[in-house]
Amino acid sequence: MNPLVAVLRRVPIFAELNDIVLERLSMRCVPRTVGEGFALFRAGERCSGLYVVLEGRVRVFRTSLDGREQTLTVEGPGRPVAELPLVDGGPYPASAVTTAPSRLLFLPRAEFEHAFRTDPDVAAAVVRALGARLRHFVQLLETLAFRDVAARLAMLLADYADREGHERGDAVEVQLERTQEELAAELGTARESISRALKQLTVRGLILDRAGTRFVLASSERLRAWARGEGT
Amino acid sequence: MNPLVAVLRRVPIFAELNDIVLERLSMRCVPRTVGEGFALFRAGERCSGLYVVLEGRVRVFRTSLDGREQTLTVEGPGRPVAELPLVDGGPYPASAVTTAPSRLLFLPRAEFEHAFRTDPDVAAAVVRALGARLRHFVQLLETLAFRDVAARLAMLLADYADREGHERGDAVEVQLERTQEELAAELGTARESISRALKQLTVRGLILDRAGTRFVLASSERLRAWARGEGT
DNA sequence: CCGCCGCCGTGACGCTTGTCACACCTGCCC
DNA sequence: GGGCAGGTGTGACAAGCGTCACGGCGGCGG
Repeated sequence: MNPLVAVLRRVPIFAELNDIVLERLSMRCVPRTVGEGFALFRAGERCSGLYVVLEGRVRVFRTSLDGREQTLTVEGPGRPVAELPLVDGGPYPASAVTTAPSRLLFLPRAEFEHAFRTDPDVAAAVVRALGARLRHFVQLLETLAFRDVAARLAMLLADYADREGHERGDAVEVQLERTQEELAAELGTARESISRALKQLTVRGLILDRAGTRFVLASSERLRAWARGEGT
Repeated sequence: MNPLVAVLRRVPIFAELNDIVLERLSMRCVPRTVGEGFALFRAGERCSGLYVVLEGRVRVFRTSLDGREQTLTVEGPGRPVAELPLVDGGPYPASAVTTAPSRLLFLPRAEFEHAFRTDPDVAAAVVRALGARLRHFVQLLETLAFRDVAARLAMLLADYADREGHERGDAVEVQLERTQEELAAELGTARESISRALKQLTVRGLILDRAGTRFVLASSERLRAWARGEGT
């Protein structure tokens, strides 16, 4: 059996497919290892297939004319990237760049469409993925519209703590391997604002300690509660 | 034949269904006539079915704790409202209120799911609708992140001109039946900012004339170009 | 005719944030 | 040791915008 089958099965969007379909898909997949800063695609390009992140990290973002960026989502292992243009045939609505050395799987468009049309499980999985993305965007919209930079940063840290943090009593330790510059890009703000927001969170007791890229955070619940309450 | 069948057929999401399915759906639909300001649902509630706007207007929005609002979308005749919670079973991510006297169709959830599972055309239509909504949200995110109020207003007016405007030479006349207060809610800003932005657009020659709720606008292309260029 | 009310215009003010400028620190390479 | 670069802290400033306050205007009911 193709070793990629086992890999594919751990990708949520393909998890429930049967072996025959998976075997066929895996034979058409193109694995790809790329460094940091590799551009998968740019907004406006025609979409040629689906990417799945096996390892590493991909940032999906929009760019304004004057060069500012707004991150839409950051995808990690097991997550598909840009399934939207696949289902509606339009161009990529955003750009995607790796922010860490990554292993990717590329599934050509025709192959994806075949699976989508013939297997109702694939269709259902795609609908679920689109639904999850929509909810994420609603969340993001609310955040952009209502919260200041410090609150947005708190939410980002909370997410990070949940995904990659290690418990330390009632605190959480995280290796946040990003510069303030990258955090700023992720929140659609400026590097200096991140620096000030970090100080604010430290004063508020939500960041307990910080040394280089290692953070000791209050619990993600406290971070999120503060971000929602916006000021206590 | 149920007269609702003809109505349903003009709704994009149901357009391609065959008569038998439509007939069945139409028998389960509950038509509903409501006034302005009627709340279809609130964010967080469990979803009991799909609304389709036949006539009037529905505003879908998020509310922050301190009472500010951010509109996600405004739906008019033929458009479904909140298909997202139907497909993933979660609660409504936002609230919806009519902003004009409206006729609605309500399709109970069980009925929708039956159609979704049995008819691949319905599934495809739902995927298309979700995809369109995602693109709309990406657009909205970019607008919120990058553009100031005047530019956002110009885009809103451009949309409006395209949908309901009447050509007047190379200008467009629109009956914009909304108060500045409503425009502000729609853009997630304050009433006063709308007033100032309208003046700015008038000075810039993008609003040629304005009397009460009647607007004479430059072409929607010019409006959009200015909004993108952000300043010329 | 008068007062009320909903809507609009506008000035003043403060807060948040992007931008610029600059100092500091650390690791690294010559 | 002495630059040098990349990452970081911080002050000053201006722009955008939310908020408050107030005045004007038009319709409508007494």
